[in-house]
Amino acid sequence: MAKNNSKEHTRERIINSAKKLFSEQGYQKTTVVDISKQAGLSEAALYEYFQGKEDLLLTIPDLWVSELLRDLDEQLFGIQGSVNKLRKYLWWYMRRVEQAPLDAKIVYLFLKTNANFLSTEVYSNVKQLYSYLVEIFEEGCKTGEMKPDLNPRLARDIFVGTMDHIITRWLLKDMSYSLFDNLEKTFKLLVDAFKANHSN
Amino acid sequence: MAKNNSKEHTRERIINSAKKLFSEQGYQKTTVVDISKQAGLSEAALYEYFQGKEDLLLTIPDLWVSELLRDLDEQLFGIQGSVNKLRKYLWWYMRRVEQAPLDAKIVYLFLKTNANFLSTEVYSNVKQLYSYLVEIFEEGCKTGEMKPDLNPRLARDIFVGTMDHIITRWLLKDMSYSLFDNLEKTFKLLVDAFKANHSN
DNA sequence: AATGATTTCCTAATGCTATTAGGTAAATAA
DNA sequence: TTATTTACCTAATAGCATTAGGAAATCATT
Repeated sequence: MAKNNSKEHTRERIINSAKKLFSEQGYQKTTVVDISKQAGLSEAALYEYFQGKEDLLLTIPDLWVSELLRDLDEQLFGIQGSVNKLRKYLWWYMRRVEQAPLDAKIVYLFLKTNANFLSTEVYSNVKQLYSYLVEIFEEGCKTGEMKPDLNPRLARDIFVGTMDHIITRWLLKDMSYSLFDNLEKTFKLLVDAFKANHSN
Repeated sequence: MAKNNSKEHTRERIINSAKKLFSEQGYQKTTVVDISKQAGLSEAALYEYFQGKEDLLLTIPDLWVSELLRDLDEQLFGIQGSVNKLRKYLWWYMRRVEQAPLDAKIVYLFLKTNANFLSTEVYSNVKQLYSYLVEIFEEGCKTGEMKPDLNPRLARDIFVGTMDHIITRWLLKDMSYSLFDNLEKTFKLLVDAFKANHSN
């Protein structure tokens, strides 16, 4: 058996097993035995690493979302103009979802139903992820690229709602097509809702 | 004990108990004993009326959504113009959610996580509910009220996504404010995405 | 290298919960 | 009255999350 990183390694093995099983069979139908078998452990050993099944469910997206949050700054760095930032945000987020569909499935399908969701670290990170959008819209108002009276929070609701809807359907349909189908067209429609109307 | 309607009455009592408990405590944390106690029955008796806990979960929104579908025709009857229809659709739906928050909570928070959701009656009814929107957008294109090249399905995604997002947040926040706050403003933004641009 | 402490893991309970078996007593039908 | 069905009950059964208690490996210190 490995020495130093053994503990970290086992923890990761458990997380990956749980991620796989949760997203394949759902949270309820996955048993702790399933997870520990998949990870090559006994059930009891798993409890050395996690408080229980629910803790495991909450830990998985926590890692993913906080990684997203760290990355976002980098991605938007140096992009000029609020519409360009908005486009980059959308494409970046969709790409990340496409790259980590198991994490996304857990966040989108299983987490919201959890009674403790609102008091989760994940929730506050997701909120932060979305608050970037509010900033982008505020900037757009100021620079005149977007409607001067645009309410940034309502704009965010529309943007996030549309993204979430597209992603949720994709996940429910077992990721059987590309998330990027029609994305450009949808983005253009959305921008029409936000952009300054130069005709009036 | 009552005679004729006794069976129907008991069934309703079970449904109402389950609805209340599911939406208060969540699906997982509600036990069959809880439900049957609340309904004034033994656990075993409940199984005379429903195949089990999951069947109960699926039955509740089935009733609600099929009622919605029946009502929708009536509500849109006689309304002139696609934007007016769209407005009526939004206000009608929000009102129905406000009036039946327990049903809405089950549909929005607990149903999607269920592995069988896609093969449910509810799912096909929800799809029908949304397909009305596609028709409205198609009409809008034809009459020139909306962009002639508007893709009705993408427009629907934006519209439904925004509605769902607003509703989901409202449910998660325990319905502590009005669903109609800022609804008019949001609607106006959305319409800007769909409407024909008379300046170009 | 030996001893003691700690880590990592195991087998075997425990207790909760969904579901079923099997039966009773009232209601209904003949 | 007697047979049948209905509506319900108590008491299993079985599956699963979690815990108890302990063994073996690893590490720290002398």
